[in-house]
Amino acid sequence: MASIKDVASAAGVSVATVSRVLNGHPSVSADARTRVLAAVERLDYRPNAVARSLRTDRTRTLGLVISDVLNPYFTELARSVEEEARALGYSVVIGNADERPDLQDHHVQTLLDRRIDGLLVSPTDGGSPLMLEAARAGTPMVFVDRWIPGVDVPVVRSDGRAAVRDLVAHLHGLGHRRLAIIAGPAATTTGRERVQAFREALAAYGLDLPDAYIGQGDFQAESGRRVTEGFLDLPEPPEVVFAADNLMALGALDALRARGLRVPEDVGLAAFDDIRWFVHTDPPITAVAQPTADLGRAAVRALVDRIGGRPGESVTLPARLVVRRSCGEPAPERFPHRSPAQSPVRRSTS
Amino acid sequence: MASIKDVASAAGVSVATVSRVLNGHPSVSADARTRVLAAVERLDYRPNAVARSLRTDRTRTLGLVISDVLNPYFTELARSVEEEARALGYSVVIGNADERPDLQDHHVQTLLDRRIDGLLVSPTDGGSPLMLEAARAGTPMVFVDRWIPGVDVPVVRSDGRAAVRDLVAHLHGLGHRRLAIIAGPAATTTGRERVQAFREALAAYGLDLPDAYIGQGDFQAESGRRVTEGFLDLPEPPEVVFAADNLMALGALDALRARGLRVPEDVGLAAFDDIRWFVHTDPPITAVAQPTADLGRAAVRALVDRIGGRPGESVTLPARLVVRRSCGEPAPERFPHRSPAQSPVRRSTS
DNA sequence: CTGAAAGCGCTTACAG
DNA sequence: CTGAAAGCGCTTACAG
Repeated sequence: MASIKDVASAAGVSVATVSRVLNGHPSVSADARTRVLAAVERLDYRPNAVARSLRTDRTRTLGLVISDVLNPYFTELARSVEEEARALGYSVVIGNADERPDLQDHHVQTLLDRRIDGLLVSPTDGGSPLMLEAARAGTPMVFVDRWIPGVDVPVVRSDGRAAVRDLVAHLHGLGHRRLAIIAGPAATTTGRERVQAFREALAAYGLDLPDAYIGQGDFQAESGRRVTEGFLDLPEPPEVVFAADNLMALGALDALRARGLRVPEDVGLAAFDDIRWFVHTDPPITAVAQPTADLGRAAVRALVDRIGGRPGESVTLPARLVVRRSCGEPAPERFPHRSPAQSPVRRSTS
Repeated sequence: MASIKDVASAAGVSVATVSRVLNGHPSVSADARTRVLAAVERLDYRPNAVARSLRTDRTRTLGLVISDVLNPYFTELARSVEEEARALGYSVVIGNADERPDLQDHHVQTLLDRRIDGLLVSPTDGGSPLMLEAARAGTPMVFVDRWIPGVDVPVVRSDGRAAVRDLVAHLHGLGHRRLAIIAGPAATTTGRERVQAFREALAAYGLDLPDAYIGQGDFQAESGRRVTEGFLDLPEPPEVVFAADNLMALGALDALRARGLRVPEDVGLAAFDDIRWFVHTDPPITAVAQPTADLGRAAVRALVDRIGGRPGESVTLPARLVVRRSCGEPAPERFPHRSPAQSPVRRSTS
């Protein structure tokens, strides 16, 4: 692979001049510039980013450590992060913690070793010594979605309290009184906050959230299944189960289906985090939707600000309730625009 | 941040000795080793991976360029790739091409500039000059899922022909004769192969695949919606639509729902690629499942072989048909294990 | 077993 | 405008 030396000798200039034209430095003669560019072209030269990073102490790379790539919420977050970062001239390397603090630390360490310019993290836990130390040492950092209290780092997240209040109002209006929640890990802010928002909303209706109606999940599907089974085994099972993320809702659905129960006739279900498939599940699932892509973009902007020495703005965006059919909502008219007779396709008997 | 020099002076040895203990080089005295390790500990020293890479010409990083992170199939692939790579001592950095050749090239270029040790790619197209040149230049490379014919690179993929044959047999057995496909881009191998497999399977039953029943999609949801609408507008719409990936199946579902049609009563639907939500859609979707995680692992092993100068094995794993309810399959008994009277939860009227 | 030195491929003051 | 030189933080023959 051609190096800057090869280009220099091919163009008959010094490596300094090559470097200057490559970096758009103004003081280069037009003649030198053309010769260098021609040599670059001819040799198919590409600057070695590793060498450049060593010299400039900047990698133009952002690290993103998320709790679980398989969670569509985080996938979408990652996508918007990469998009915004690219627009600002950065690459992003993703570390998937799989909700495991040890894996999270592994990725943070690897990223730090590779000298990424800044770190975006959605912590799986309350903060390992490594992460705390990185923040203290001044690594440009911002938390997305989840955060660690007491650490002086901008936080970009969504506030689901109003949406959860709307959800509870909605459920109450439907006549439901026994409402349970599948919680996320207490070590995460979102794990705690969603329970608390739920509890406060219930209180506003004079409803209690007994311990038996708080199932401890870990944001993964299997825990949703397990917790739901526990609820169903209760002498007085809940009328509606609220899963604190979409994967636990999936697990809940698995459990319900395994027992041959119907949603919402036997048990209602709602989820935090909305995903495209919720429109087509049986039944369509009522959910709290976060402005995921906006969060990703805002997080990158905050991080790039920090990298540039600016303060970096914390952002909180509201989530909103999306009402569908999984909580016993009245059925919509099936054919709002045309009568069945006009149905465009008839099934032929072939 | 402490450098190797700091450690050396703190330990009273040369940087060479520090480097040796850090790299497990045998000829270091026990005494020097302990002093170095103590200094490393005390200074919280971590070797700069950028400098190390420049010197050793290895980054211990693999690039993975996938066509679409939002596609759960690729998300799962990416996860298994990262897992296997980590087990072998590599990091992976993911580039999401979003099914766009230009973005794909952007990522390949960035990855190459960063001197990744090897490249895993699922090409969005027939091969850009950049990718072809990289392969020719000897960059360790392997194709996963999709590949570029005529390029001498190992291919790790799954063969869906038998499963598609099973699918067609299944549909035929159910009495369906007018079968249509939402195809992927003709520039991709999977885009072409799935159509061809479908056509061959139909031929085995004396069935034709007319052009009107081949809709050109791009593996993204929106195209599935558009193509499905086209099918429905046909004088003789198909009885079953087979979507060549799960996102186009999602789009098809959107289109069907928007017209108020029922699946499978009005139109049947099947998909290539199985995802967890298909169990819970309305109706559960009959799909062709790939051994996704196995593919990811095999691809990493092949790539690491290439990096190590070994040949790197091409692998083809069979896909399999998962029959559910979206094609007019007879309904299963609802409560196979218990009678409705024993149903564990009754809905209280509160 | 150990250290001085070269060198990986760049960028950037410095001098001219 | 241009080049020689230093230096980023490592690793690794080479000599002892």
